[in-house]
Amino acid sequence: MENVTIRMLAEKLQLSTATISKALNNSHEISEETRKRVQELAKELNYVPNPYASSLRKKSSKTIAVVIPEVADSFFAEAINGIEAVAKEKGYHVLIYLTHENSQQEQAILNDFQSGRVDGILISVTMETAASEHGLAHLSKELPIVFFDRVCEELPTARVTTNDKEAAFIATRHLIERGCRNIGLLAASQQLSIIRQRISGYEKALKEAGLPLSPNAVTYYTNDTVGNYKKVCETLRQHRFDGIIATTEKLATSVYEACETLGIRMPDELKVVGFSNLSTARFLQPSLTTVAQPAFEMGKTAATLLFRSLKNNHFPLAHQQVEIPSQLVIRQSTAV
Amino acid sequence: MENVTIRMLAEKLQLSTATISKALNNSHEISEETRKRVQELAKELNYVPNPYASSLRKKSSKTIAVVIPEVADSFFAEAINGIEAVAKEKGYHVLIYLTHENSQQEQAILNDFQSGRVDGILISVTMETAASEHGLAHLSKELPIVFFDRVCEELPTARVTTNDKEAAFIATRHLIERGCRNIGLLAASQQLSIIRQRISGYEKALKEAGLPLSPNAVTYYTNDTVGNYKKVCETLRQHRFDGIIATTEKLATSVYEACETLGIRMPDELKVVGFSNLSTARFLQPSLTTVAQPAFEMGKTAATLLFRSLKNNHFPLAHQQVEIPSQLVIRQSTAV
DNA sequence: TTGAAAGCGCTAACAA
DNA sequence: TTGTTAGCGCTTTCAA
Repeated sequence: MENVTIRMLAEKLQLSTATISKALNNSHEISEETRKRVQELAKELNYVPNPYASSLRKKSSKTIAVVIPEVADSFFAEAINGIEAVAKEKGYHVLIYLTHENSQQEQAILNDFQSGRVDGILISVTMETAASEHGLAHLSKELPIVFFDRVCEELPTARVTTNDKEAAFIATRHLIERGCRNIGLLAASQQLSIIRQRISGYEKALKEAGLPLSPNAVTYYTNDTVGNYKKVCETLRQHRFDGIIATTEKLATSVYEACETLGIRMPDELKVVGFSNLSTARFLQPSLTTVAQPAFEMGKTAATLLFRSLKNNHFPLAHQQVEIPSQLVIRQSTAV
Repeated sequence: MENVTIRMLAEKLQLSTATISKALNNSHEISEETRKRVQELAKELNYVPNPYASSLRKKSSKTIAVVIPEVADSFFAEAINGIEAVAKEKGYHVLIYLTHENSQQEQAILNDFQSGRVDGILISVTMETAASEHGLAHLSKELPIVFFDRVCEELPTARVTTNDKEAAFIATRHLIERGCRNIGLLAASQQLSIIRQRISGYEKALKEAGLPLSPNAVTYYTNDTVGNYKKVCETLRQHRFDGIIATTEKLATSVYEACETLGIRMPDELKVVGFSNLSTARFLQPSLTTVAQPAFEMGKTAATLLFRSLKNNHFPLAHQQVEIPSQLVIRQSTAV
C-alpha cells in the first residue's frame, strides 16, 4: 500500500488539496459536512500526515531539543521526565543530545540547530562551557532557549535553577550544627555558575559561624570518574575534613568509595551531605543526607517556559528566572 | 540575515542548485574545483542545510526513535548512552519517547511513526504490551525495528537481550548455595517474555536443587510504585522467604524499603539478589548482590543492528537474536 | 465555503 | 561536468 497523501484524499473526494488540508486542520473556513467527510476518509485510509512536508512549509517542526551532559544521573533523568510530560501534552517531539561534559561536542550539537531542526532548546551546559565564546549567544537570537540547572548567567534568556546558594548554605550550616569544624567542598567545576553559587553559600555559612575559610577546602573535579575518585581520596587523606559537601551525585558516590578505601568511618569521622536525587540515598550505608533538587519540577518548568515562548513570540523569556527550592533531607551520614 | 539556501549559493556562484547540492554532498560528478568553491562559500555564509527539505525529498530523516518505559532507571539510562554513542557516530538524531509502562501511550507513539518521522525504531516494550494485537507487527513491515531487553518474541525482528534465563538460574543457584530454601521471585509482569525467561531460570534452579516450587512464590507487580511496595511488604510478611530474586531495579529498592518497615534483617533473615545496574549497589546497606545487565552494550548493539539494516535493506534483521550475558556480582545481601 | 497556484529547500532523473 | 526540470507533501494566499 502506497503512503496515503492529502492528494489521494482530494481525488477520492473530488475536492482540492487545499480543502483537505484545511479540513484536517479543523479550519473554520470549512463546512461541517466536508470536514466530517474528509476526516472520516482520512481515518478509514489511515492517513498520517508527513511531518516533514509540514515542517518545511510552516518552518516549524513541533520538535524541541534537550541538550544535557549525561543521562545516567538521577537529576537529569528526572528532569527529562518533567520535560517529556509537558512535551507530550503539547504534542511536541523531543530530540535528545548528550554532550558528555564536552563543550566541543556541545558546540557541534548546537550548530546543527541553525538548520531549523528544532523550534526551541532546553539545555543544561557542560562543566567546560564558557558562554561568551559560545555559539549559544548567537543561537539565542534565532531560537528560544531555556536553561535549566546549569545555566549561563551571561545570556539574557530564561533560566530555571534551584536555590543553589541557599541550599548550600543550609547544608553547610547543618554540618556545622552537627559539630563539623573543618568542612570541605567538592566542586564539579569552576566554570559553572551554579557551582559558584553553591560555593558562595558554603562560604557564607562558614563565615556566619566564625569558621576559617581554609584555602584548599574547595577542590575541583572534571568528567573523569576514575581521576575524580583518586582526587577525592587524596583530598580526604590530606585535609582530614570532618565534613564534606559533595556538589554532585557522582562526587557523593566517590566519597563513599574513598571512605571505604581509606577506612574513614561515616558519620563518626566524616559527615557528608550530597547534592543528589538518588532514589537509593536512604538505603546507603550510611544513608545519605541529601540536598534533593526538584528535578522533575525544574524540567517541567523549563519546558513550560519554552512552550509559552513558542506560543507567543513576545513572551519575555529573558525575564524568566525561576528558582525552585531544594530540600535538605537529613539522614545518617550527618548523624552525631 | 535571511536563512542561507542552496539557491542563494547557486546565484552567488552562477551555478545551478543541482550543482550546489551535488558539490555539498561530495558527489564525484563534480569537479574538484567547483566543489571547493561551493564548500568555501557555504562555510563563509554559514550555510546550514534544511533537514526537513532533505527528508521530504529523500524520504529519510536521519532520525531514529527510542521508545522506552522510563528513563529514571539505570538500565535504560545506560542503554540510551549506548544508543546515543552509535547514533552520534552515524550522524543520526535520536527522538526519545517514554511510555510510562502504558501500552496505550506506546500505541499512540508508534502510530505516529507511520508518518515517516523516523527511519527506524529501538524499543523496549511496556509491561502491558501484548505483541499480537499490537500495531508493532504492522509497523515492522514499514520500518526496521530492533527490540532490546523487553522484546516481543512473537515478532520476527531483531532482538537484543541478556541471558535472562541463565542469569536467573545462576542467581537462584547462588541463593541456594548460600543456604536459602524458600526463595521468592518478584516479577515485573506476566506479559514480558524476559520475565518469563527469568522465572523459568529460577524454576530450573529450584528443580535441580530438589526444592519445591511453591505456588505463590512468584508474585507479580505493576507500574504503581506505592502499590508495589505494599505488595512486597505483604508478600514478605506472608511467605517468610529466606531468599528473594527481584527482577527489576525498582523492585529491589522496594525490598530494602519493605525490610526496613518490617524489621527484616538482610542478609541474616533474608538474602536478596536484584536485577539492577545501580551504581550505588555496592554502597547500599547491605550492599546488593546484583545481576548486572550489560545495559550500555545492549543499547549499542541494538543501535548497531538498526543502522546495519538502515544501510542495507537486505540485512536480515529477523535473524538477529543477540544475547549478551549478565554478570552476577556477589555482595553482602547474600552473605552467609 | 471551496479551489488554483505557488512555493517551502532540497534531490535526482535526464539532458546537454 | 553542469544544468533543466520536476516534485517530495504540505500550507497559504488569493481568487472564485
